[in-house]
Amino acid sequence: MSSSASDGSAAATLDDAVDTGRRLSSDERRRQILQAAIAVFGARGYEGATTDEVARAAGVSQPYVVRLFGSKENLFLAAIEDALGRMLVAFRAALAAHQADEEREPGITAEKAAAQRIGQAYVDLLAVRGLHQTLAHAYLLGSHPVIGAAARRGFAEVWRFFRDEMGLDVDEARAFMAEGMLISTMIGLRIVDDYGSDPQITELFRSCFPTELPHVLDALPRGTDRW
Amino acid sequence: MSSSASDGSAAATLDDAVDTGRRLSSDERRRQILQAAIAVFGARGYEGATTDEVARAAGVSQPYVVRLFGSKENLFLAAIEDALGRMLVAFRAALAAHQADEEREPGITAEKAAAQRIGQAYVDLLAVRGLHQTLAHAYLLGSHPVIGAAARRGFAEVWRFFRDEMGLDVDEARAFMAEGMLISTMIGLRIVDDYGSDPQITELFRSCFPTELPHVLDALPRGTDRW
DNA sequence: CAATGTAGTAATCCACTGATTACAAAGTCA
DNA sequence: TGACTTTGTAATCAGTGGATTACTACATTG
Repeated sequence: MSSSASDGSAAATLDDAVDTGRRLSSDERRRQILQAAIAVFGARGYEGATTDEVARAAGVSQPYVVRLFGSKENLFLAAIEDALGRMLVAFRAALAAHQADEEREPGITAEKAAAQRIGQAYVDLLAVRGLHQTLAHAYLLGSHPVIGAAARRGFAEVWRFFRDEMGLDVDEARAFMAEGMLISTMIGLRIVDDYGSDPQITELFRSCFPTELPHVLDALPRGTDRW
Repeated sequence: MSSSASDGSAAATLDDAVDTGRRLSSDERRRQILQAAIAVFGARGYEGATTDEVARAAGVSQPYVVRLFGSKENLFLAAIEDALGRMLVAFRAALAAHQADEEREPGITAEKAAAQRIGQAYVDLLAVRGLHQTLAHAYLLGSHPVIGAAARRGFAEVWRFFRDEMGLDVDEARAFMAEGMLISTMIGLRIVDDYGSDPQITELFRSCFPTELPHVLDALPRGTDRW
């Protein structure tokens, strides 16, 4: 019933505030708008999205969105920063959980197990609607003087995580990111819409999400849903 | 010196016509506009690109672009159709060349050799400016009622090529497409701009283009170039 | 309670962009 | 050569969207 899905921490009070019509602090509002922005930018892209759509999704007026972030460009920069931050936090948590797990099988499989945990975390991020697509859009704006530079920095940061923190070698890291890009693409394509109807698509989809399939099908809105 | 790179066949006469100011048939003009559209859509995305930019890149007036394609949406659909068609043509040619090559090493390496040829063809397509990025943009528009459906069809067609025509099994095909998506992403990010300056980026870049590196660096415009 | 700061909106502006219309010039062919 | 077709443009329109301005209402603090 609530207008927006909570995501832990102080979100409950935030939702309360939204529901009761209480005014929020600008920081609370900013966070709320960022969540809406990630959903809208993810579905429509940077140029395709309008600040008015974001405002409506966040339940505020369009001028307020612009005032809180200065400009649409700044809003997008904040959105990709937020999305990337969430992703790295999730990755680091998955990695830490793996390392803390002592009863894991030793040796060769340890690396596989870590990879599986991170992969799971990546798929779990589908709960943040539009996150993967927003990042994918950002990655396509390399020609943009401001956004392009930010996107490159973010992408390099992910690479650094796999290489330095996770300890993958170059080929492993590349294969890992490649799988991630494919998954992002299939999310952006909304291939899930054709799941079950086209056998080829079904096969491709199953191949990408071997274990998480039910979870993915559940997390992704399907059918005529606008997003 | 010529305003546009020729791509075989009747392109020479096309360039002549453009240079001498001769009027073109509507079909010639359409092909020329499509090439410009792929470059512009690739750099700016569907919403970010304007029909006026496409027109200027093609050397015609904006209304004429709209008239020849009916609408911007139709132009984009034609552009991704064209891009995908070129890609599949290149892939089939590479596959045929591989199959015709009788003095290839038999057995296990045959499949690797085919994969390498197709990969090379994929990288060679960088010569068609904006092709990879235009397709990548299309793949992110899954929510769009018309473009989304077309993009899904195109994506499924590529999958079908790998599975049926090239004969890859599911895991191989997935890994292949994943690498392709990663390459597209790095092209769209213009990561090449940071090549050499950031060691992390250089490493990532080298990993993606192990053999074709000089070729790639040559094919991609760098620095402050608008595209 | 007065005063000041903060959250938030309505109205509006202006630049941009896709599309349309009306027209001109070049080519084609009987 | 003259009618007709096709290529192509200039001018302009109407809708849209980001930003600005001016304003209101709520909250906080001395």
